[in-house]
Order: sequence, then structure tokens, then C-alpha cells
Amino acid sequence: MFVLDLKSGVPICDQIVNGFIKMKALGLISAGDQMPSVRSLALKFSVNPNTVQKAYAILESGGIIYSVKGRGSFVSDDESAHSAVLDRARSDFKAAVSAARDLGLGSLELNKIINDIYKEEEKC
Amino acid sequence: MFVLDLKSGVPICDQIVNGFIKMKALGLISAGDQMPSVRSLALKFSVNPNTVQKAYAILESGGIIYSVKGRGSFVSDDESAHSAVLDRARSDFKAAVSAARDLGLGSLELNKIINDIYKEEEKC
Amino acid sequence: MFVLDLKSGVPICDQIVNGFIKMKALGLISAGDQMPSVRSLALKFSVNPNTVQKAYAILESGGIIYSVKGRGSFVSDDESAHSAVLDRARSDFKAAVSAARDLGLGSLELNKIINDIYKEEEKC
Amino acid sequence: MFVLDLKSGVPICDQIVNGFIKMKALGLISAGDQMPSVRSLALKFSVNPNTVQKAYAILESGGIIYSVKGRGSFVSDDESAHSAVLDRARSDFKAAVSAARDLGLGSLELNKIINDIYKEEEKC
DNA sequence: GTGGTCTAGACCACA
DNA sequence: GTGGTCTAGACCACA
Repeated sequence: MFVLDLKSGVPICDQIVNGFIKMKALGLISAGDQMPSVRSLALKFSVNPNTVQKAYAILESGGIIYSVKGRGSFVSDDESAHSAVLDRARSDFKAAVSAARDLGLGSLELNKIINDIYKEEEKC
Repeated sequence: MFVLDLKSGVPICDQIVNGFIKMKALGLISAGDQMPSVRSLALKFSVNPNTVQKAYAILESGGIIYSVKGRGSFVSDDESAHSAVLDRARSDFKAAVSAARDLGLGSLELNKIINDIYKEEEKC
Repeated sequence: MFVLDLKSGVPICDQIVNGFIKMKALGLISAGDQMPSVRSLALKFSVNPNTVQKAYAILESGGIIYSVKGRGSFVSDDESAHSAVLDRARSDFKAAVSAARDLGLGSLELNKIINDIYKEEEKC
Repeated sequence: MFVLDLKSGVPICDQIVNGFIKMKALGLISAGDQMPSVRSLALKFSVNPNTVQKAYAILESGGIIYSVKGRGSFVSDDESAHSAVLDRARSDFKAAVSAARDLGLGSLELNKIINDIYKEEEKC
């Protein structure tokens, strides 16, 4: 399970959305798996249920999960929805690379920044 | 001159700041050049003059431009400003890498995207 | 037999009710036929027995089926039930028309859609 | 402007979403037009600003409108987004027609229901 | 002024 | 128990 960083400035809601997208990308959750209930996740993260609800609504509108009243929320088997998310992530990243290039940063330095950030992750 | 994208979600103020930084990086404006007046730029972009004013203040605090009372704002020749710009670019890029990582993109793929974009530049 | 679509957002209970009504309309079940037991259907559909029970109660209150203590539920031969089914169908259809109208679809287009679908039937 | 029916059972939020979609379909609002502010619409409809906010978020996620912090919300010029909404409406309506047909309703009766509902509108 | 996020808490339908 | 909607009200960034 992922962790929230309340001080990061990134909306809690988005952190939850991204957390589950990453979990699916990593294979930690798969199509058909039941999501934790809105209330239980809110308790676990010590946030308001409405915030979790909003995150789940975003995931559902993106086709990543679906909800059944009275039963719970489940990971969708719509792979195109998940790949659409990754496509957008790639395109956002490309824009960031172009912006960095335009300001004069070299490819070697960008590669180094990436490796530093990913190495940092390994430590955790 | 650069264009504003109101739909992008990026604050107008930031877009103006980044636009001038990029113009300087690309050599479209140089040390000593006079900046457009706050009023004229606000009219041109159809935005609130306060927003342009704020962007100029940020550029000035970063040493990119300087203002002379009664005459206007000018592009600075302060070389230390250049490194500040690069720092800002690096920090923006780091944020983009973290965002991509959070969505499950691997470092290898990011490195590949960078190399593709920089190779494309060589062709030009 | 019909299938349930958990992702559709339509309450499971309603889907079961509609499924049997449709089966009767299509002649797949007839007056006197025994209904599957609540438990067996719940197992088959992997839903809560209470949900099937509720669906059967709705079907019974509509005169579509009747239950005999200790023996099970059976398809009714009550003709008045048929008109109740049609009433329900009409009211569902009216809701669909209102929804389409609210989104700006015109009556001419709706009439055309109907005619297209019914012409398609003639071919079969 | 459209009106809300608080007794209808249809979520207020959806009524607002559909209201604007219909207004766009009818040409009452066009690409680039500024939407009423969240607060002013909440006041006008006597509903909570959060409810309007949610409706606007749904419209934005569907590409119907876009928001600019500090400036307001505007009708998008993404026509494909609007036609996607209409496409879904058509497909929902087709499903309703098929369901009605399967239960034995004739095309003449369905056409009559449509005309009755649309005539009712004319009176208003 | 504008939109965006979040908490707190109520109430509903559905299983 | 589950998710969904809504109100009330606070606080934030941005223009």
C-alpha cells in the first residue's frame, strides 16, 4: 500500500488516485480485485471519507475502477483505460523534457536527475 | 512571442514568467532589451494587469529583468540570474520525474523519452 | 438465462426482476414453470440471497410469480400481471425519453431511432 | 436558463450537468462563453456551492467546459466532447428502445409516448 | 472577486 | 455493511 504525504502540497485526493494507478501498474492490484471500502480507507489514512470518495469517483470516471452500490468498488478490467492514463503521463513527461531542453538543460543532466530520483526510491 | 494557454491549468502568471525565461534562453531577447510595458502586455494577452505585474515582480526578484522608475523594465545582464533559471528548470523537471514515477513509469522508459527528444533536435 | 452486469450501475435486484420479465415476454418461461430457488440463483449469480429474495418479492407483488410454502416459486398465469409489466415498461421508456430530451435530442431523431430498431427486427 | 426539480429524485448535480449540456445543444451557450460563477449559480438555485462545484467538475472532466483559477469557467470549444455526450445519450436511448421492444411494446406506441412528452414541453 | 480542496456530519438506496 | 449525494463552512491559490 502507498503512503500519503500531507505536507507535499499535492491534493490528498490526487495522491490516492495516483497511488492506485501505480499499484495497478506494479501489479499489486488486478482486474476484479475489490478496492478497500471508502470508509475503511478514510480511517486508515485519517482523512475525510469525502476525500476518498472523490478519489474513487475520479478513478471510476477514468474507467480504472467501477462501483456497485451496497457491494463495494472493484478494479476494472478495462485495460485501455489504464493505458490511457499512462499515455497521458508519458505526454506530460515529454512536455517537461521539451521545456527543460528549451531552457538549456542537457540530456545527460536530465538522465542523471532521473537516476538520482529512482535510486532514492530503492532505499525506501 | 509566446502564447498563453488558459485551458492548460497552469497559472497565467507562471506562463508569463516561463515565457520570458524561455525567450531569453532561446536568444529572442537579450540583456538590455526593453520589456513590453505591463499595460500593453496585459492588453495583448487580455489578462489582468495585476497578473502581468506579478509575473514581472517574479522575474525581477529572480534577476532576469530589472525596472527603472519612469522608464520601464529591461532584460538584465546578470549572469547569476542564468543559473537561477537553470535551478528552477531543474526543480520543475524533478517534479515531472516524480509525477511520472508515481504513475508507474520506469526510469528506463523516461531515459528513452529524453534521448528520443534530444536526438530529434540534432536533426533540426 | 440472462446475465447480470455489475458494472452497469443498475441495481442487481432490478436486473433480476427485469431479467425474468423479459424471459417471460420472450416465452423462455411460461405459466406454471418453477422458478429457480432463491439460494441456487444467489449461488449462480454470486450475489447476496437477500437480493434475490427481494427480486422475487417484487415479482410476486407484481403478480408475475407466486410462491408456495415448502415448494418454491412458480410463474403465474395471471393475465393482469402482463399489463402490469407493460405499464412498467412504458414508465421505464418514458424516463428514457425524458433523459434523452434533457440532453437535447429532438423528437424526430428519437422517432427515427425507434423505427430503425424495429425495422431491423423485421429482417430477422 | 434551466430549472431544477428538487423532488424529481434526479441528483441536483446531474440536473445541472444536463442543463448546461442541453443549453449548449440548443445554442443558448457557445464555445468561449463564460459560465456563471460557482457561487452565483449556487445562490440562484439555492443549493450548496459544493454541489455546483461538483457539476462543473463533471462538465470539465468531460471536456464540456474548462476552468481558470481566479477568472472563472468557460464553455470549451472541444466539439468532440459535446458530441461524445450526445453519442452516449443516443446509445442509452437505443438500449431503452430495445428493452421496450423485448417486453412487447410496439413502435407506434413508443412513437406516441415520445410525441406526448415533447408536446408537454411545448406548453411550458 | 474566481475556482479548488478538505473536514464534519447527515441521509439515502442498495446488499 | 456498501457507495452516493448533499449541506455547512473553512481555507487556499490565483486574478
